[in-house]
Amino acid sequence: MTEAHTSTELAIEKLREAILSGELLPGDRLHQDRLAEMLGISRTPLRAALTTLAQTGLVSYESNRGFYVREFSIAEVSGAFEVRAELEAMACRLAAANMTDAARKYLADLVAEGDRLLEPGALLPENLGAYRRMNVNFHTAVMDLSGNAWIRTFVQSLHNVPAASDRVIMWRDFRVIERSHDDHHRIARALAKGQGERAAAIMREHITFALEHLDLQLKLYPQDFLRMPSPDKPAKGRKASRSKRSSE
Amino acid sequence: MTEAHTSTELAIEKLREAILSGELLPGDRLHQDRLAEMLGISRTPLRAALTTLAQTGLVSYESNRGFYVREFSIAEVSGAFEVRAELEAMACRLAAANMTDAARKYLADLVAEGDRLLEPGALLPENLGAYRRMNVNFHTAVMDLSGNAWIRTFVQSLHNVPAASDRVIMWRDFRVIERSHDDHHRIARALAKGQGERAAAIMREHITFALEHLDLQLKLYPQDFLRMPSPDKPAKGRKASRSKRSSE
DNA sequence: AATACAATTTTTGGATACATTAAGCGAAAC
DNA sequence: GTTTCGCTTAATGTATCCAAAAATTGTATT
Repeated sequence: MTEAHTSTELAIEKLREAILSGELLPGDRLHQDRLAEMLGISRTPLRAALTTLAQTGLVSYESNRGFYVREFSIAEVSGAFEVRAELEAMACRLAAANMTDAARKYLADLVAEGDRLLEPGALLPENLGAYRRMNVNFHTAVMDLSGNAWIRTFVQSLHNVPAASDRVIMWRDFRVIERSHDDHHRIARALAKGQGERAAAIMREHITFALEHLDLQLKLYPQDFLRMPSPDKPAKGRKASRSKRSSE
Repeated sequence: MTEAHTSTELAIEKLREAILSGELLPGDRLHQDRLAEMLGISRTPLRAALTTLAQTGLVSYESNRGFYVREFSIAEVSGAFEVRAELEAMACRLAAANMTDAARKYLADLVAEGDRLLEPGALLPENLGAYRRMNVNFHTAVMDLSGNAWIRTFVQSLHNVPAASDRVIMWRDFRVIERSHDDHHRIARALAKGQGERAAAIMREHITFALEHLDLQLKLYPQDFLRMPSPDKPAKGRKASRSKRSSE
């Protein structure tokens, strides 16, 4: 699938991973010469990658001044959830009118997969990746079923907001996970029966609560969010991030 | 205002204009050497511009195959309106809670400006630009008042869908314009009074109707809108791309 | 001492030259 | 006659070099 083997695409992947995993911190200056050397490529593909990421929203750019890892305010993070809630609720409303037997089965299978992963009475570490994938697939499926490709496009780009990313499922409370998965059950059933508004309402709350919960977690365990652990690649030793200008 | 000093930004502007104005047709191959020469720049900034536009959604790209002017299906165009309706309705709901006296005055001024432009009993050609700007400013203002920056970001990118662009106000029927502007009146008043849901409902219909009307216009005067992709549609496979026009 | 200004250094933006990839074409094999 | 392989060619991807802009430093003037 991912036969992305142009230097530019490689750089995009590497940089995205570095940013979402917290290896590069918000506000960090992205020095072209140094970054290019680090990645072992020249500045041309690097600049192409940065340009792409800038449009994606992961990095910011000012002409003649360079690229920075984008910083997101609390308002932007919660705004991302707000919009996600609205768009995915919309997806539910539309999807309800497009349900086929195949669609019903696909959603049911995903939900059943979730049941299986939660059966132990806890979300075991070795199941976390699978659960996360299931979750992503479920939400993606609903959006695809909506028949409106823009929804998925925009929600996708909201996932580039670090704390709003799909990869963040740091639910410590199993009851929260159970409830969340129960939402999936209900959404799938509502859609199967063509109850679009009902599915939309559940979905909206499903995502709105995720923000509320993130907010709580942020207050309880702030340190966990400064650097997100990457599932496959642990963050490498970061070079000294020298002090930002604190004056002014 | 648009002091586009860097070549890349200039190229972005030029290309965007060329695409949205229909000078470049959907499906057209964007040949780097030729385009660079046409624009009087080298391939480096051109590629940067194309990369940006590709992320923006105006052009499509396949590695090692090049850039094309993106083609939008009817479904994507109407999907764009659907999402716009939802997002701008959402903006109304949020904005209603953020109204200040300054905001009320700003919206009122825009509406009054519209009144002035429509007073002649017709939208005179020399007023079309001003009316379009007023319209853009009104919608933008509501989105900004929502306090959620993502809304504006996404709606902005929906305006890159050629037929869904702000620039398309080809309303031939003055009554349609009057009604549309009356919607603006009501939205402004509703927001001023904090009636978020009401404003949202009007806004949703305001945009939904725009799609319906576009649809109608499309059937009546198809040639005015999309100078649709030429007879030979290069779907994947390389075809004789003899679509080059006049100047050589 | 502080500020304004000029020269130097650093960094980004752009042009050109080179490498790589893939589409187009033709000859040879079956 | 058809297919397959390899060569040709044209276009894309990358590296390097040069120019322009910004940041920085140092100096001189008030």
